[in-house]
Amino acid sequence: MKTDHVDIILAQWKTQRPDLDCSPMGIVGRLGRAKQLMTVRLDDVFKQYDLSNIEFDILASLRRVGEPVTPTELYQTLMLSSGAMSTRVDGLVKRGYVERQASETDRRSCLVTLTPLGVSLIDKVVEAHVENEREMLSALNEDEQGQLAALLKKWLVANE
Amino acid sequence: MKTDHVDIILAQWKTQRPDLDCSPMGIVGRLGRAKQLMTVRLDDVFKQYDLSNIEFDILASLRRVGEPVTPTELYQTLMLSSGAMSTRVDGLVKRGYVERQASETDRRSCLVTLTPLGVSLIDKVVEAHVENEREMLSALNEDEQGQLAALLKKWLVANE
DNA sequence: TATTGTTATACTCTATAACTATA
DNA sequence: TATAGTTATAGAGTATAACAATA
Repeated sequence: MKTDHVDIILAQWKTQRPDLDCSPMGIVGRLGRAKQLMTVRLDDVFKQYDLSNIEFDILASLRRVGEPVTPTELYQTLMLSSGAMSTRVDGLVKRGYVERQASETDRRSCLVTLTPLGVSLIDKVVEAHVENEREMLSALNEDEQGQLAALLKKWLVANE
Repeated sequence: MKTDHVDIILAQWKTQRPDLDCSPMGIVGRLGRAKQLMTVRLDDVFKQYDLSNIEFDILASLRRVGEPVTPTELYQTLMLSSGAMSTRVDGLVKRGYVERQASETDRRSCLVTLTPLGVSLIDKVVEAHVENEREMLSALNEDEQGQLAALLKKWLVANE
């Protein structure tokens, strides 16, 4: 079996700290490195549509939920501060992808809604995004992809 | 089997875009989410020693390589700009963890070396770090951890 | 009094490029 | 001319907290 970058790191630790069992790095390190490499390639698609990762997440959240969402719900779901979310939404409003609708029941609140332009954009981007992910995973066959998803899910169920 | 957050996202897409096969999200999404949650917990340990993630990476690189390293090697390995690396090294020098030694063969260059204080710090931090990772993974048994490492490695060998 | 969302402020981190010294 | 490393600048992104309006 070929070696990857984490193999080298583990071997280096073995020479300098043979007393230390670094096997957890074999998982956490690889997970971090895989994520890092995937992020670069995911960003390629987002950039083609002039979106940041977070802007994509906001538009995708609105699209898949299928109905308007309050800023509070958005920033809690996406683990961002309220101030940061305001700024992000501003940018999307400026480009015509979302609008703020006044809430009818709570006059402090508003609902962020996708415009028709926003819907058509995110529909295109999501398709390109999923296709990008599919190609990205092609080094693993269907069985392996299923195993990987199952293992990650088991960890998430216990930790999220 | 219980559901995780990504299950919900996949179900939402199914209702809004039933034409779209989002199964790649089941892997890429979970990988990103697992990494995000792990990062938070890894940072807990780094913060206890007043280190950022990158500062830890610099000190750990120096320690496991076992010999001084040039700034150029460091910023290329850690995928940072040269300017950013200078700033980071400055911070570590200021705290007495590393020193810059003039190169004997190339007077433009220098070698970043761990001080005794730096060695004793990173030795402590790495131990806490690995232990942290070990606890973090305890939801998976030994077999499952091995499978996960092998799947990620297979992907990395093909993609890094 | 508490909450919703925005705004203003300041901070961290970064890349870029200009720059010095040396190869 | 090219390279190693530092420094200065500017930009992106963020959290925090003050704020106004409403519950």
